Amino acid sequence: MGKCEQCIIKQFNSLKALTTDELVRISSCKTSMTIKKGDVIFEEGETLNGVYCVKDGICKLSKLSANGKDQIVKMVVKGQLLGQRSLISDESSNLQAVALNDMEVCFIPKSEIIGDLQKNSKFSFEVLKEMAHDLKEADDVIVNMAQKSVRQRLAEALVYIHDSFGVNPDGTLSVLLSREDFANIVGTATESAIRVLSQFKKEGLISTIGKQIKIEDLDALKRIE
Amino acid sequence: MGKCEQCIIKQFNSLKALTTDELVRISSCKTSMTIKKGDVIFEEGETLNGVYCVKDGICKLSKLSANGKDQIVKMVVKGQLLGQRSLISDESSNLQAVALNDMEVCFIPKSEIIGDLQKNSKFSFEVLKEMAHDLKEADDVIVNMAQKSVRQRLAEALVYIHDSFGVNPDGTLSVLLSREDFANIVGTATESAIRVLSQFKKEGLISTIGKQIKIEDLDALKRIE
DNA sequence: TTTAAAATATGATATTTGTCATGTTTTATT
DNA sequence: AATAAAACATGACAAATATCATATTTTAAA
Repeated sequence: MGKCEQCIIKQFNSLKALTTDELVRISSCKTSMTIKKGDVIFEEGETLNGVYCVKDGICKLSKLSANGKDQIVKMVVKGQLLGQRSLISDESSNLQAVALNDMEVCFIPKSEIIGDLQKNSKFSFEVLKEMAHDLKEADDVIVNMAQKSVRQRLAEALVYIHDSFGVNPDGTLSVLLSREDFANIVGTATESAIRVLSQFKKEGLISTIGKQIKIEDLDALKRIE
Repeated sequence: MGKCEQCIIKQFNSLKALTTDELVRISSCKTSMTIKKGDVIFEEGETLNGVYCVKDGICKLSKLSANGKDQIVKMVVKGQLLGQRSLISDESSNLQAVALNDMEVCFIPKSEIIGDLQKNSKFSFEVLKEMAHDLKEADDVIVNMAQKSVRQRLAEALVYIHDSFGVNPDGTLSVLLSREDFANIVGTATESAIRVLSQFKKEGLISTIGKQIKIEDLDALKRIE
């Protein structure tokens, strides 16, 4: 099993603020695990007793709405921490986490890391920074949801996924999402998402290989207003 | 000028975690100020160099969208801190703050309080808790925006304002908002907000005295799905 | 108080988006 | 390879919401 103090992944999240001693201690009680595509990592309403450090793969965080749709609120990728909020509050999770592809994660028990949050102010400040960033991003999403059309939101989602998660060697988006996932990110009906994507294809903004999507004209997508 | 260490307001926000010594120091460098209804406290894009502790009144935090509408993302009332994020990140504010009625606030310079955030872990943990709460609330707003109708969202907004900010002696909502404000909270056209409010009135869910709104059937509003 | 401006209200209509139906393609399984 | 299941696609129509026009009422200012 890998050692946290030597793990490169931590450079990308707030764990980088921990001392070597703290990392050694955490390393000894963490659990490495593999999660298969489609598996539920935790459910809405579940009490988390720790955080997941994502070593590989990507997952979606979503919330079930009254009408039965699953709104995707955020995506967590390689390098990031999943379930950070559980460290701070004892409330249960308001979101469900599902793996979008096969994942490698390390689970760190809350009991083991909560003390560091109290003692190591550099660490808690890093966590604060990430929360502040998430909050800013959430504000932007709210405004987009409220004020932009499905077409605009979908264009932005494509640009976001492209810029944040990158592309495969053949140029297709490295995060493979179903049309339903796109609909759930954008907050629209699956059929509407499909329709808009078809439209983008007709206009030459994207091309598709099966369900893989390749962005052909990033600037035009960014310009959609 | 009042002294922070004796001020009751701090009990309602993370400043309560500061020691008496810290409060005395902050007290000596804070600026008390009055803000008139409609005044801009800070602009979108402005760099904040401190936090405001709201002693009285209420303000709205909004973000201008591309189509010229001002989406209200959050409201900050008496007891809460305004501009907490400026303590954590050096980025400029992504939101504009405008007073909804006359306000009493104390401005605490970032330079004075940032050290406490590093040293006093109890304080930083309190800030973390508030951020975590805000983030959870933001997630809920995203889902509502994406999945609920204007009618549902407006009903929820009324309930939220009622429950969170209370009512006047005559039973009207203590926070006085224009129809345009309601539209900007809910993310709809002003005319649509007006129409739905008129409908609520017809159905006996609310009554109005001028622009004052009184909730007549809270349970029915909560039941709107 | 009178007047002007802003906010509220409502109708008519256009646009956007959702829903239902149905067909096609892709993917997974035997 | 054959089959079933899931995902994708598209048309037709309905519902929700936005926009434009225009009153009416309320508020602010002269």
